[in-house]
Amino acid sequence: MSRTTDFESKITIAEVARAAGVSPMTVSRVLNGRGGASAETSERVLSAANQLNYRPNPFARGLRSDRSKTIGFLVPDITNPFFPEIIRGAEDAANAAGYNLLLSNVVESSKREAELIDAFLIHRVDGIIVCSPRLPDSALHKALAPHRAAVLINREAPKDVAGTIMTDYEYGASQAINHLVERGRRNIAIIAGPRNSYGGKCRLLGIGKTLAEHDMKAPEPVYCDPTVAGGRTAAERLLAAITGLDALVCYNDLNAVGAMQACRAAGIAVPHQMALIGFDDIPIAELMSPALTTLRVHKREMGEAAVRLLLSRMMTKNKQHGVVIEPELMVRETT
Amino acid sequence: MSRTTDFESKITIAEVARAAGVSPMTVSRVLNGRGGASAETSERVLSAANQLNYRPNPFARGLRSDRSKTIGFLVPDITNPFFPEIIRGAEDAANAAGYNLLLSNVVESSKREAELIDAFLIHRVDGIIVCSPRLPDSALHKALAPHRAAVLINREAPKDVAGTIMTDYEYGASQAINHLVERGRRNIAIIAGPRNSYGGKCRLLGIGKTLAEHDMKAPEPVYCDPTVAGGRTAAERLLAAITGLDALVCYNDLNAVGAMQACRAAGIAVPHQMALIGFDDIPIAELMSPALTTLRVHKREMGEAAVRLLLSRMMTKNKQHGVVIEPELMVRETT
DNA sequence: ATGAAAGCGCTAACAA
DNA sequence: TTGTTAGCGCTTTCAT
Repeated sequence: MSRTTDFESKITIAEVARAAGVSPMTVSRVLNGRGGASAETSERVLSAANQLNYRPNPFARGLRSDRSKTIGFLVPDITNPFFPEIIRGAEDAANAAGYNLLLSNVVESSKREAELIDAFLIHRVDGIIVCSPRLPDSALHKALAPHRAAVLINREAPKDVAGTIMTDYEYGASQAINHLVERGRRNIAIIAGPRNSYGGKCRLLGIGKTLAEHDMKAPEPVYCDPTVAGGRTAAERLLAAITGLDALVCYNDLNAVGAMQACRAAGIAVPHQMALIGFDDIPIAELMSPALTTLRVHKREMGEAAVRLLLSRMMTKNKQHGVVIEPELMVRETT
Repeated sequence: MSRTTDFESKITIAEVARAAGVSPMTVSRVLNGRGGASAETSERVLSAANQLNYRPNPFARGLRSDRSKTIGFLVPDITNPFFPEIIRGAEDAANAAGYNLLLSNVVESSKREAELIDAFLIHRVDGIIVCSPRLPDSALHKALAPHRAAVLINREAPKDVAGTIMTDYEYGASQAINHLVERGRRNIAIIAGPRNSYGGKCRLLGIGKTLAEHDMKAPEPVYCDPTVAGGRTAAERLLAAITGLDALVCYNDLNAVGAMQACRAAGIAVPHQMALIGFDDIPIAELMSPALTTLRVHKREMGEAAVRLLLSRMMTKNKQHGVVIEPELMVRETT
């Protein structure tokens, strides 16, 4: 193995300078494209740097610039198939701009969410993106404040606290209801996901309004975890409590999968006796059978948009606020 | 908002020292628990640091220690549900040890894989974990060499190049075959996944041996992408080419889902006319219907083990090599 | 038990 | 066009 690829050989700018027969400053200038170096010198420097396999030390650079070229990315749970696509989009956009993603999962509690946002500070991330935060407003704003820049995905915030990438849940929910009513469903119940979800509240708002437009009203929403198990339990409860139900609007696709299991267990045919509609369009929605009708959220695009917005907020004083992305109704077999 | 939580107030060790009425050196000693400071002094320092909300600057620290407290984690594609669980396990173990994960997806080509391993160098990660690498041995070893420590998941490597966390694919494949034969399947075909997958070769080995033990032989394996679409195409080809097929062993669950789609489209009943067996036990395996028989890989544990092994290799000269984890046959409805 | 000096690698500011 | 100086925040080394 060649010496130059060995880890031990930590080449510094001084050694490149010596090899090229110039001062460290000249090397720095050439390598950073600052100009002000003769073509001939530049070439010597470049080839020396190349030969020695020089890599600028990010600590030294960071110490001067206080920039880590790193973005903190916080998701509730990467195991939920909704998030990987967002991360992929974010990563692509970040890499394209020379940034890397530092990833954390919240998992347990909203208290942990605050801790993790705080922990990013220690790593001196240049900015953070938080996906579907559960923290109450005041705590969230306080946690965000020390960061140089922040973007929230699927949660509103004042313009000076964070940029926002929003799915238009209210519109999506309204589409869902209209679709079900068109299909002749009259007795619609709501599996509402976590009680403290901002997106959940938006959905409920859209559902309420649209139902009212059709002179219908919904029974009390049933709250639950945004998981398969949560959806199953919620559906079981609804099935037991309400007779004549013919449609279930679910907080997300995972909940819808759970609801489907509950229907199957109860001998209720989908979509014949019960229509099911989800939210997100995670991969399983298309693969299950019957395939799930759902509101597709453009996850990849949201991740990309989040990074772009963050970078723009990092660079300039005058802060762009946000982007709203419309969900798209994917009619499949459960309705 | 209190001044001390403001980003602009970058508290340095010098300011803590001033507040506590001691020298910066004493602060450093106290904060790092190096001892050699009177209890009374320690207390003054601690409370000053606390009051000012002091955070050590990781760049300055890194510049001296050349440690970033960061682990590079490379996966082929986070969108593949096999990987998020591994990442979760790794993250838990890393956080517990005060490390964070820098995440990258390879996606395109194995050339890109080398680039990304290299890119981690720029961020001065303390070590890297690479999941299911596709690079050929020599290129992989060369890319790994400059790193201080490396662990491979599901790929062998010499002890001094990288630690390894292996799934015993050969054993798993052998279990799959035995299970199918027990169930009376005689005409078994193989959907083999990507041609250059190390784990794929192991599976083929186990399949070949076990089939031989039963005096059976398999038709040529069909290679394909490790995706739903890949599995569907491969299954279509097999269904068209071979008559009397009664079982399909798939490289992974995604392939098995594709195979299931192909069977359904061809009007072949699973498991009645065709048994299906997958590998990995991703969430959809249990949720689909009929639920997929598969070999569960203990993903969370693998992620944790990878980080622990990496940390141990970072700390000590004498390098631990690896861990082998047995897959577990989950018999469900497709066999 | 505490402090002063030096230096990690890089670059902004100034000088030649 | 090129080089010199100084300093980012911290910790190691060597005093006191």
